[in-house]
Amino acid sequence: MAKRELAKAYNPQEVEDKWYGYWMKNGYFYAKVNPDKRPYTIVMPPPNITGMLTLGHVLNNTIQDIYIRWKRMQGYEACWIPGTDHAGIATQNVVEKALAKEGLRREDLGREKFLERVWQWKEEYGNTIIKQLKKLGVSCDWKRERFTMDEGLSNAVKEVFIRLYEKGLIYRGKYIVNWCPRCHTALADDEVEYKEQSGKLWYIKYPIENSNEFITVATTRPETMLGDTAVAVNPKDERYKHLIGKFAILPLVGRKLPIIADEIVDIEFGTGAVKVTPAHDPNDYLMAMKHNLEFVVAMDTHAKMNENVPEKYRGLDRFEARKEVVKDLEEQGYLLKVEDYTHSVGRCYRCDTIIEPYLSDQWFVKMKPLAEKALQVVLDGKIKFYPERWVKVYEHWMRNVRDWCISRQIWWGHRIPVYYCDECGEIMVEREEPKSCKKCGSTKIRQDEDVLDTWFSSWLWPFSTLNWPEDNPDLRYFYPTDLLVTGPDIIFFWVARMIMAGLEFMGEIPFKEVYFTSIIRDEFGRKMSKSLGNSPDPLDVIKEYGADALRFTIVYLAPLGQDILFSTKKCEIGRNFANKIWNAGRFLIMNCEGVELKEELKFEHLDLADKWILSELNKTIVELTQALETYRINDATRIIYDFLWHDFCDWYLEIIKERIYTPNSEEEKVAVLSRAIYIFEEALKLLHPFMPFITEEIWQNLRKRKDGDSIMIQPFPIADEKWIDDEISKNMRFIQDVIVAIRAIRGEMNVPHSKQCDVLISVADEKKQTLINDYIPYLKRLAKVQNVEVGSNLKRPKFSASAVVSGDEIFVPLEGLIDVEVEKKRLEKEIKRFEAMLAETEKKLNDPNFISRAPKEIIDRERQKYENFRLTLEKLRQNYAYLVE
RNA sequence: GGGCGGUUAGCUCAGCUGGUUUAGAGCGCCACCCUUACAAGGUGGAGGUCAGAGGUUCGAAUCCUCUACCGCCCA
Repeated sequence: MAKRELAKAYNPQEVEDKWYGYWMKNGYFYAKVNPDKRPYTIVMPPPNITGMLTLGHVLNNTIQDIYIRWKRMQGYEACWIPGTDHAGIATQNVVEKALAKEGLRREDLGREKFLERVWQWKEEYGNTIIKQLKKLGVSCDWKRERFTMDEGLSNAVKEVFIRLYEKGLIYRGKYIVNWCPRCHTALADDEVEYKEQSGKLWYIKYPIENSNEFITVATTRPETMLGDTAVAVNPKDERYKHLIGKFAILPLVGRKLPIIADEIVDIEFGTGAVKVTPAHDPNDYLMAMKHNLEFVVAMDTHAKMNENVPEKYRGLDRFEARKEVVKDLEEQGYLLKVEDYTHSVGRCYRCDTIIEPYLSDQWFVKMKPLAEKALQVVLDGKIKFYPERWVKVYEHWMRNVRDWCISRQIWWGHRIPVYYCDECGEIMVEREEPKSCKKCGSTKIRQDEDVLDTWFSSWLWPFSTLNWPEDNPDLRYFYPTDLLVTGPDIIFFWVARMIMAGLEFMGEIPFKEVYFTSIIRDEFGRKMSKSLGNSPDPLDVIKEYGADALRFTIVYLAPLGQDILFSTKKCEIGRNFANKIWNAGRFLIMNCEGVELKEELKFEHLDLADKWILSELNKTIVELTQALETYRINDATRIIYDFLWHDFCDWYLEIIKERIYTPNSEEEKVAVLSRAIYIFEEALKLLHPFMPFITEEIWQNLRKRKDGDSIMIQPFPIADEKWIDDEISKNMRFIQDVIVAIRAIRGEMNVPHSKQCDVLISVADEKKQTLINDYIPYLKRLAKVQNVEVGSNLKRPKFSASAVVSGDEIFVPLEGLIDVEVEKKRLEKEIKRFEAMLAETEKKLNDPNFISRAPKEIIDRERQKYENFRLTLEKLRQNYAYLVE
């Protein structure tokens, strides 16, 4: 057998691509309809084709991969459907920017040519993020990869539009929408981000018709006055009661404005009188509808003042117009005062431009009928949210849901399947483009220019990816999906709407559980952002630390529902852990050189450590599985981390070194190694969903594997509870405590590691004596002890340090090495500690309320504690007395 | 203004349904150690009145109320 050389430190670069290729080649990621297995499905939240991999994606996709790999190992038909989103506005922006470099605007190309350019761009760059994701090790079924603009998905979108239209749930109307003057399109309510901003509050005097009186209004947007069509006051406001029904004259314009009364007006705000601009403010719009006011659209689609305002302002941008208007008002004596004012301003979530509420023709989906059912399934627990508190947020939104504006005035997206007849004005909503008007037969037909909101395709994702609307076996088998992992920021954009769509079109929920991921911030708690330059590139992190290290670290840092404070340096947690298990593997492999490992393990002749590690392993399996089932993923990482590092490496491997280096027989050595490797393999399987690459690499090296075999298709360990044994744990604990006590003495007395020492252990209980006697080799190896004497009432040798472990005494003779002052201090500290604890328990036991009301076991436990502390203290004091002599 | 989180060691966080926890871990810090898996490591140590105040309880980091500060969402 050739000697296997293993690097001293784990080198992820060398192994990651190799195993990813191997898994792909063997088709382990693919899922198919399999009646013998239960399906487990996840649809990936499709990243934008313009996107680059961020830490948010890393977290999100790592979690999905953990669940998919775990379920796959548990024997489910695990199907993870990946894909990308065409991201209408974002993508169009990117391509327009590229065009601008050539000095072109999209209008120069025309719609068709422009779309060609977008597709070209998509072919070239659209898959960047998918390639990047593969570096993470995600086990998606790549044969099922979808794109929201694919033919199939486009058909789904069209079908849904038509069905909703026919059901009367889609309508067209002139409404105030959020308009982005830069993207030149309407946005949905939730695509607007509100940010606090310091601004001004201008107080403007409007003269009352046929009077010397003025009514003063306060506004944050003086330029919109050019579109005012009324002044409103609260009917209860005594100051203005006499003016209701009269008219004000709009300064600079001269328009007559009715003074109306409406409860919506806040008496406290400004002067209590407000200007009403129905075409440029959503509240004013509502008021205008109620009071039958005139609408004056004062701006064009670029937010420049239009022909409906006095000539001198026409063509000015809204902010330039503001300056001019304010200047003119001041000059003409209409400006009463200006105050500083902080208010929240809506901005485009794509380009951060300030939104202009704008009156225009748009398509809407009626949400109420869809929302009711979608709320119910969450309230009933048919869909579970983790963390649960998002249910409330969801409920609040669903109860106050407003109609969804789905039309966008851009080119890249699903074109609205609506056709207009120019002759007779007939509106046709059709699956195929009609050749002639259904009503009058005219061929003068044109399709609606607008495209649909990108979310109008994403909300179908859980079934459109399974080739809905075609009824097919995949859809029947894999739908509904099991888990959705996403950020809480798109709970309304996406999660809520998917639930509506699932119920509406499939008649069934789209997923059973939703995991809302943490938000990743930098180490100072700031959001990751491009402008701050504080978001590390995950690919750089992978290069530096390895994909496994990044995956492990990020979920280790991600408690359910808490933000993550991330910094690249924290990946040392994962890297060091990877290196640790790498070396554990290396240790076992090196010692297996020339050893024929046993395939069949006989669990016989087990010593304490063997039984203990089996007990811990099985506890770990139980706890890890529970943690994953309840989505406590960071708990899961801690559980496997602690088992591997502390139980397995720190204790178990150290203990079995004795039997490996100086075995009583070759047979013993083989048995010990076989067992250790078995346990290690089980632990690797538990770890595999979190760290797929390194676990595969080690697993493949631990013993000879069949061609094409892989850890990722091994059955996930199932706990065998018969191994979980409290008695064993207790005994092992005692041995560990003794070892730690000896080490502590050595440490504090600065006994070098190379120097052996002797130990006397004075134990009253005979069983415990036997226990120690049986495991003296543990002490020798782990505490660097030469001779051990065990007995009852052993005399304390001169010049020795001492410790008390659960009432039993340990003496370490240190002639010439002991520093009496140090030892005194050490014991003093111990004495103080135990005095405090003794006092605490004593107080409890002397409390008649405690004795009469606390459960019996608790009282017994307290009594035991008291005895233990008392005994320990007595011995500590004795030993201290020796030192003082 | 309404709703929801958070506050535990210098830093980042565990601590699930009150009593086996004598409040833990990792990083950082101090000391010793290149002990034939691992210095990306080992061993030991220092460091906390669990944000503050009240309450429930025999017993509170844990449950309730209020306050302060930090953060998120909605209006």
